[in-house]
Amino acid sequence: MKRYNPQEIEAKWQKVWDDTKAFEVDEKSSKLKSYIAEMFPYPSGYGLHVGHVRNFMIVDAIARFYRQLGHNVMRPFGYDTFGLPAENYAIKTGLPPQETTLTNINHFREQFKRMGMAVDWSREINTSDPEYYRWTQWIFTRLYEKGLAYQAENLQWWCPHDKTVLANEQVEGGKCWRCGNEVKKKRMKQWFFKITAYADELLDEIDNLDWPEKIKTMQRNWIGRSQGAEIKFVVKNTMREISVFTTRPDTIFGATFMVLAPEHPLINELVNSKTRAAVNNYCETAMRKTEVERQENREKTGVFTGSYAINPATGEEIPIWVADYVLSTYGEGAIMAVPAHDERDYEFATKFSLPIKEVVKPHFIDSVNTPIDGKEWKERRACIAIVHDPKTDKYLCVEWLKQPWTAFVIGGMEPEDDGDIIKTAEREVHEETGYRNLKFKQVLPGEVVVEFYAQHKGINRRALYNGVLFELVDDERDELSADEEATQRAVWLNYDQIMNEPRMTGFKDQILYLERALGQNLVWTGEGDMINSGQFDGMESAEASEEIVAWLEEQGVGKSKVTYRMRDWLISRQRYWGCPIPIAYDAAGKAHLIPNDQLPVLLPKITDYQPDDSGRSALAKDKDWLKVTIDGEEMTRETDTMDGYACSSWYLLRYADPQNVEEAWSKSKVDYWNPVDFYVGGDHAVAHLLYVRFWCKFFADEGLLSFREPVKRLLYNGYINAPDGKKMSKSKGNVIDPIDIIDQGYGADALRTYELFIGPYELDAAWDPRGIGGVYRFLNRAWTVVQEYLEANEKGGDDSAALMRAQHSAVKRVTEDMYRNSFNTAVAALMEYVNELYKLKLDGFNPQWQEALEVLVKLLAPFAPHLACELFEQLGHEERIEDAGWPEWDDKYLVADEVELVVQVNGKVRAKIMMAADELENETVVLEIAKGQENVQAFINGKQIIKTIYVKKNRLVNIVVK
RNA sequence: GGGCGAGUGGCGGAAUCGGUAUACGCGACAGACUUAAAAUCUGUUGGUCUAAACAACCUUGCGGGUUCAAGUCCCGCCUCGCCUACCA
Repeated sequence: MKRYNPQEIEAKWQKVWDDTKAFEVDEKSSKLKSYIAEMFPYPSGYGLHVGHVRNFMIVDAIARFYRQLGHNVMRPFGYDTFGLPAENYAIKTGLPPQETTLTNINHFREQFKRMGMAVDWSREINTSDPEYYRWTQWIFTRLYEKGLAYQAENLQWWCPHDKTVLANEQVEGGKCWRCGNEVKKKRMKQWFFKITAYADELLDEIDNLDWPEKIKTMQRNWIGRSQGAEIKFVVKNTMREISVFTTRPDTIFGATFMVLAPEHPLINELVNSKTRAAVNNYCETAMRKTEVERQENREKTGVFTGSYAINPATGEEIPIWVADYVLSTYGEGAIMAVPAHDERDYEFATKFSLPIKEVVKPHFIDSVNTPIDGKEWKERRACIAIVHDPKTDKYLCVEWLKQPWTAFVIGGMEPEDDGDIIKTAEREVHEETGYRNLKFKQVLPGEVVVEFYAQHKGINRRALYNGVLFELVDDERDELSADEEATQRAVWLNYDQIMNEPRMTGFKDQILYLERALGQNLVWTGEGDMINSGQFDGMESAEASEEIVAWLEEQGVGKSKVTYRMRDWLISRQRYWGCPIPIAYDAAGKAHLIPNDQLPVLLPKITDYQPDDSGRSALAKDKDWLKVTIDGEEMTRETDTMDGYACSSWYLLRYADPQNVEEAWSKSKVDYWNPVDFYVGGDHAVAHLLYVRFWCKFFADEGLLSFREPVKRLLYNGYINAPDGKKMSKSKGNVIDPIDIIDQGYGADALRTYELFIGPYELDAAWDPRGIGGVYRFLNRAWTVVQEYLEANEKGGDDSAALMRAQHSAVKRVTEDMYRNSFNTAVAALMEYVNELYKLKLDGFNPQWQEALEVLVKLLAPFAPHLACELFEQLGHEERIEDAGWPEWDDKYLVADEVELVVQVNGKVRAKIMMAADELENETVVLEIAKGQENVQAFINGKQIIKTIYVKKNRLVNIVVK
């Protein structure tokens, strides 16, 4: 028998695919189109490792599956080649990145082909190819003409190691995403793309994306829209105004000081001779700090400027401070500080003894806590209050109903008492014993007096309501006596006992109120009723928010405003190896676009790639290149290059029309192929995936596209880590090379199948060097079962229902799993199918086995395409398996003659009975048989059968007895 | 601090609608073949109890709840992971 030899058959079929251009497609097809792509890789000099390649495997399995289903599948590939590693390599070796990049691409392509990828190689893209980047530059000019590419001087993230600025998205925890060194702020004139112009659409459209929730949340957080107000504060004795942004305009009456970020431009004008030195000193120190240093020390610091502002709501003078807890980059770089309702302001106010003024009083929460008595009580909104006895400094827990103002004593417990606080309440309420008789009378708005009913009369206690302690009315006794019905289980607890009582853990909000009332925690950041706020007193804070903004607007000192956390996209890079920005400056320093007929602006070949601190890229050293003539005027070129993310923001469109020299893409081709049906990757959750969406919307506005979202479905795959669970990396030396695995004899098919079998695609997994052996064994068994069939020379026996069932069940399972991207269970189903074929024992040549094996091979093709092609050919087909279709199943073959009935008594399995399938139809008979079982009898004998449940579809009987 | 996930055998994991928990694979153990090893094939493999089997009981992070029935639904908690972080 011929042995399974992956090396041999893989080389054979890879050559066939290459020679016949097996996966090249065009848009002249009546089939349904599917466009399936991975996030294209950066072709590093190290090549691929098994961690990288998983998303290629996923894409390939999906692409081959849809191809077999009869779709017109485009599965392109490309390389994201601009970027630092190639340039750093050039600095080190002097080899031009243009050359090393091509070497790397060739290496990648080689590796890629050895994995048997079903790629349309006519669509290969390389972003550093001038034929590609001329269009990146052309897009820049379109953005520039629409005012969406602009220059601004600002403080920017600067990586002192890589000598370039970075976008916010590229600063990770205060460090450069490439080299890991701490970044600094540097004031520079830089190019931006105005992504914020699309902030609302980018945010709102997230809801409609068929993307993983995780990514959608990250994008929402990144965009970070806050609805609030911009309010102007006049600086006392000047005409100056300071604008602040706040999401809580309702708290303006509580604004007792202002704080400016150290970078705030007005600071110089606010200081006086006494404060100038200290303020300057503080600002300089703050601005020298790196992001990491600022994060490390959260202790509030700050200095008083010497100036005062007028609170537009109260007319009061409030001091203006400078502190680094206010960020220059968010909102207006200045805040109105409301220490009573903002924890940071509170901290600051406490530290510097600034006034704290409460303006929002929390009202009773109506969140439902623990249900007291099942459903009935769930409907009623209740919560826990804690009654404080000032004389003994102890507390009583009270269950509190919102309407009417009654409450139940539910608590109070001895520390030793293991009766549950909730249980107690349940029992008492349930039994209607009548001591739910704490009664609360509302005497003033928001205030309540608590009266005890008969049993409780005469107790002087105070109740906590609306976060305030109230006296109970009577004052006769200090202690509750044990024989008093209502309180026989109630014991006064002191504060610490309550806080440490594990059964109080559900009452977080109540504890918060308690803390507040006791002065332990004075900051209330939630909603509530307005106090100390003039005409707004008594209003709900949410309502007051709108009213106050309207009121401020009338006086021209405020307006409602939306602020985003997302900033514009900084795209200048002071590096050589990137797409040149198509701009030149005239003698006056004014920027001009390089005209379209002078594109592309080619990257010149240079010899000294070393960047420096000048803030200009190494391109500045090429004096000839710098000179350019536009409309007869001599100008100097921009030396910055574009962020690599610019190049990758439109490649998904270029794949549809990669050879076009007339335009970036032809609209008709893109309209045919795009948007992408499946986009697969495990990185770039915000940056790339946000930029792609941004540009798509811009192109749509320009009439270049007829859709506004570029990616229909995103699969975000997990990583494959090293066997020790750590990320694979060259520096850690734990890299596993896929080509090594292939060459060890396992072959590409085993590698592919294993990477999909290892676990759900969206979760991380650790590479198990033994795991691939199991998959290889499985493929080997598939091979063997076909060989045995081919070598059988006798005519076989009758049709076997078991074989039909195995076949149709495998088709159903694999197909359904493929549709829901559950690749690991699809492989498991295939393994079971092969195991069954083994067990069924081939009895010779017959058409049924032929079909069963052809089905196996077709199902196998997305995972192990070489093996599938080879076996398909061996089974006598000249037709290529990609075009041989996807098998279908018929449910009628899935029904077995004999089925297993499960009999439960009180939900526990007591017997399993084999019975004829048609017997299931008659419920009476089924129940009869079920009850007749010996082991079932043992559990129902002498007991009363309350009811029986028969679930036919699950072949299950449950007998309930008492 | 905030947000989002996850928690099931020795391990990776399965259970799609609430209906037989532990599919499939790895590992381990036993056997066949072999001079031997590898490869291959055939069994066994959650725990307690047991010499073994049957039966019983326990078991999906913990505590409650709903249900005839809960890994799955509800409430509360714990742990781990990822993201984010002085965003006003």
